[in-house]
Amino acid sequence: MARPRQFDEKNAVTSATELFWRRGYHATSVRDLGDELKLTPSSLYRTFTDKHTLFLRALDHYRATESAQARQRLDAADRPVREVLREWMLWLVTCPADGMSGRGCFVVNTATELGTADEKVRQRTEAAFEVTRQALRSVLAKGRDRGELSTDLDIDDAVELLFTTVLGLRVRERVGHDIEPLTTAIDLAIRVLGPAPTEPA
Amino acid sequence: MARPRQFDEKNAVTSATELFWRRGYHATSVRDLGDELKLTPSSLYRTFTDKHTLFLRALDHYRATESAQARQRLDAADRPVREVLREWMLWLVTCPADGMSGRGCFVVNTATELGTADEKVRQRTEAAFEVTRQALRSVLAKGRDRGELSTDLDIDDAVELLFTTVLGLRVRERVGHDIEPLTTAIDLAIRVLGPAPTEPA
DNA sequence: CAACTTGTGGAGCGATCGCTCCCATACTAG
DNA sequence: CTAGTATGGGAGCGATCGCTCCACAAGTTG
Repeated sequence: MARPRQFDEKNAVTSATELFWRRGYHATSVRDLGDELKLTPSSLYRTFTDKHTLFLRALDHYRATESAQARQRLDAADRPVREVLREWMLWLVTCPADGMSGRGCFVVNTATELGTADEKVRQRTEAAFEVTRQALRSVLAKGRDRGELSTDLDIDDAVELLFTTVLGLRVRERVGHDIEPLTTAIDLAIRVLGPAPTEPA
Repeated sequence: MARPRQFDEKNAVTSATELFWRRGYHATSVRDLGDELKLTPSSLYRTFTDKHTLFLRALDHYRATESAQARQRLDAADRPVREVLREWMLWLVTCPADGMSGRGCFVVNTATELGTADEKVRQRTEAAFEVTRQALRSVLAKGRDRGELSTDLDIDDAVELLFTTVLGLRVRERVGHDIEPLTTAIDLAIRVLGPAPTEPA
């Protein structure tokens, strides 16, 4: 009923996500958003309530697209754990750079900018982090079940290091560090998984 | 000559640093700074030129105090490398929490908030990062010279992982992660240094 | 002391902030 | 068609932004 929208809400959220991602929450003004999304203030506020709510929508959108894609890439691969992990981590610090380098991870940027002050934001960033840890956990478990990892390896411990490394990598991508040293860090991080057990068959 | 200042410039910079550290650049207003430093706008601008210049002063102050202290703690210790590294990394995610947890690292927060957009800021954050890498390098070199590390270990490679891990740890401290998982990550990161070479004497 | 120099306090500048309101517009329902 | 409803466009709200200006205060110098 009544007049239909002249804009696509999903496209708008996508644009908002890119803007917040690049500039952060405080440095992005409602007018910037209006220009980018091609929305007048009235439409923007009618649709998204306010800036903060739109930001939460952007965070959710990021998790549903970028984060979900990352999770998929990690889960789906049916190849040796070490290779999967290596390529996944390389992708994390490369793919965001489809001509779009230096953006880092929206979740990490948000988490450091807003800290723990904003509870709704905190819940979302923490949930995103937990998803990543869980994905790492299941990949390592798969590797162990396949006999690629020593049973001596404590998976939860390894997850903590890999996860922490990923956060560091995201920061380094954000500040424009070259891929080579990042690759070095990745290769070394994977080495903590220890050598592949020799087949006892 | 003429009327002397009623405030201490160093104290003012210290207060400004704490404010910028907690809230970030964009979320800290000049009025916030004025209230905290007990400076009227006129004194603030006469002394520090403008907000951006004061922010650079704050960054420099942080590097000269917090960062320098971190570097010292790493260099000074005359004990086994692994112990030194472990305690240093633990201190990094604990000490900032003298009742002041969740602040993370001012340099990391700044680097992710402002990215590479602000050249003067970028130079400073990058220089701070390089200092940390260099400190790690010299500690590892010392350990190798003492025979605590295998000569097979590529020190530059290890520096990349440890440095990346430190960035990740700083992010996790900022978002309020518990000390236990961080300790786990630290212990595992140190394990990439490999076992101590058995004395060939 | 007077003359000069520098710091302090505060009013207030223009610009921008997040946001609201109103009205013409453009659609659906009857 | 008319009546009803939600949108698009945009002026503009009060608040705050970074910052400036100026009269006055508090010192030093001769």
